[in-house]
Amino acid sequence: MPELPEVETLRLFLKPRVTGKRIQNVIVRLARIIRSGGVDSVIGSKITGIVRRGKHLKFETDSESEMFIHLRMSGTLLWSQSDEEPDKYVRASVLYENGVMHYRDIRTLGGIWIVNKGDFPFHRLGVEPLSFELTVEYLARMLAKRSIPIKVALLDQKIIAGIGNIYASEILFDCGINPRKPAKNLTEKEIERLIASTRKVLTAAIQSSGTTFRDFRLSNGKNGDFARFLKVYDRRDKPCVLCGAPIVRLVQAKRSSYLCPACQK
DNA sequence: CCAACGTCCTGCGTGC
DNA sequence: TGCACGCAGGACGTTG
Repeated sequence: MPELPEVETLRLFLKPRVTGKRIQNVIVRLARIIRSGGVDSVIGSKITGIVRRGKHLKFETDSESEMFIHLRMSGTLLWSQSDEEPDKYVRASVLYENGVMHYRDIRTLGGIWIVNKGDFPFHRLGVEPLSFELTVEYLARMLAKRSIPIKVALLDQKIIAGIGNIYASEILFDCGINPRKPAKNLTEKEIERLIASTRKVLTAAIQSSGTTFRDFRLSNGKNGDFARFLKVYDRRDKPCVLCGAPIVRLVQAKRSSYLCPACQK
């Protein structure tokens, strides 16, 4: 499930390849994957940059339109320089002068939005976790009066943009906070630790090219390397790397959470 | 304002 | 071996 580190990994791979290149054509293989706008308005335009915001990628162009991609659960972007017909899960293909970018999505929950410049509702998203906007003051204000568990709050993109289910568990393990703790009950010290762990875990994951788990795959067809550094996610009943106690799985907001009950209070 | 739940979607693991 | 079922969960809309 692509989260901030996976999306950033794709951006870093694609940016030098498509910047300055013209979109020659877009082949739409599953119509409903184009969630807004029409591909005609970007065909013929040149990519001027790729920006990531949370889990969104924005492909900026020299025309009046720009293209947003959100991978949701099972999407990825594959870079290809052959004419070979892609597999059946490729829902759209963007043809550049120097290669093809395939949007591949098994479960088709993700999509592509084509909008007029500036029209994408980014204002709904919370702060970038790796920016200076994420401060103790900001997070304390956003968590105040929130009775939801801190794990569920970390998944709320209106608070912090980019954290998904895997990294939420990893971050809380790293700072020793129990995922069940009501968000509003975190002390200032805990919020400080939470922010430090958020930066640490996400940065390390980016440096490992993200986590490959189930569907996710990198643009070059290889796997991200961070899966082997996961300390709690998908490790139910396995020993905690710190104390040896068995890792516990619980369900919060219909999603799996993992924790060490001895290390996370 | 906040919280909880249904919805979308397909592959895969589980149990019989 | 085959089949039915439920799970995986990100974001958004609806309901309370």
